[in-house]
Amino acid sequence: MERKDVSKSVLKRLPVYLSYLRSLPENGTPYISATALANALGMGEVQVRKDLALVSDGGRPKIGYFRESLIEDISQFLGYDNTTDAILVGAGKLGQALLGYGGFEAYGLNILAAFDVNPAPTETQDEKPILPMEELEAFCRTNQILMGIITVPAQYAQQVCDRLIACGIKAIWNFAPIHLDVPDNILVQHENMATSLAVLSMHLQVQIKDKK
Amino acid sequence: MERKDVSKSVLKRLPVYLSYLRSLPENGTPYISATALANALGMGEVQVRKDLALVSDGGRPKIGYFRESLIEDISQFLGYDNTTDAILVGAGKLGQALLGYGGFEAYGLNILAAFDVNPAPTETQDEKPILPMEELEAFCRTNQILMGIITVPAQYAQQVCDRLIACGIKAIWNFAPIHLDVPDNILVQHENMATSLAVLSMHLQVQIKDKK
DNA sequence: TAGATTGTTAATCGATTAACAATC
DNA sequence: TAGATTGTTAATCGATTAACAATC
Repeated sequence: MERKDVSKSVLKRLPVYLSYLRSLPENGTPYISATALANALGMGEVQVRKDLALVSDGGRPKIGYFRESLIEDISQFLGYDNTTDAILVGAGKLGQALLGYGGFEAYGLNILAAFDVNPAPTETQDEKPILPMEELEAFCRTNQILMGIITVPAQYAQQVCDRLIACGIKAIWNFAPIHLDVPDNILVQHENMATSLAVLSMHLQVQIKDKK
Repeated sequence: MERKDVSKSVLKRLPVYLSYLRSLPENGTPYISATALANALGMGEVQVRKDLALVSDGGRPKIGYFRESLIEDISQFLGYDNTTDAILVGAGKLGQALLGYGGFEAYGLNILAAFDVNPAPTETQDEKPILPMEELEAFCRTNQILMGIITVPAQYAQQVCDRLIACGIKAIWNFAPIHLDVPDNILVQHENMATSLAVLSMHLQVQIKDKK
């Protein structure tokens, strides 16, 4: 299938479809229609259909999409097929939570190691190592790391960010609650909890106001 | 200032302004213009100006906004002034990270306690308690909790969600990587890491392709 | 006064939705 | 064939950007 440019809005919906498709039972019906997908996720069916048409051409009238092919098409489109190696800086609770979470592999992300000013002695062999900050540069260069995850406190985030860029990293996943200044060719994806909180908080305000 | 309805896009940008404004040094200039804010955050200045105009009327030509008033106006608009009590279900690493993170108070969120099938014995008094699941209902009712945070594995998320709604919870912050079905009057804010990963992954794909 | 900045009104842009033809 | 579903083309909607008047 020919590769098309998609908008950010579409890009953000694709993983939602993907995770739902993956959650469907193996022994269920092998086909799924855009309509069924839309209903299950509470979305507009036209929107879903249009999104799917962008990444797959396996849709057949009256039948829908073959589930496995659709999963494969979306995965491939999102680049989840060739896994990305990443490193994480800041092995606090959040950092360790991300490091220990096994679910990222399904999304093509493989966190190789964490770095921290207080490295932990490697306990068992199958756990991912928490290395001292001094080894950051060498590790990134050796493993040609392109993605860095920042889970340090806000006040250290910018300097860690600068250091990652100096190591050749091109994409940064930022969990620190602070804006990072970066050159144009570097992408920062800010995991902005404050944003989510604002939406939730506003909903509750309206709820409470309505009650009065 | 009269309360206006704002779009979700605006709502998501407001906390970004707020956190930047808060990060400015106390002893710096007490005024800040929409232009300065836009430049610092790499955003369009017209957009910032329009957003600010929605939540504050303290802007003065040639001078800009008085920083402290602006912080107050945004905070008030977002409802951060009257703190929301929340509980968290699932005290794994991620759950504990959120529970232990002190930064949410600044956003009007106060996590009172966590619940887990394996509750921890309360160690020190100043730490937030991790209680057994059985106490969930009573706790929510007693404290009139309106917000719940879900950090359990995906396969338990829906049942936890249903239980929270039965407890009278109106807003759910979902960290489990799965879609939750809820009634219309309940808001689910899905902290979708997969979405962020998709954006990052796509950026890297383009980077790599450009190099070839 | 001149210049910087605000806030508003109009124009553009992009994304979503609706309508419909094509297909199995 | 009839009906369900796809995919495309056109219309609507909303958000962003541009232009400009108002103000200190």
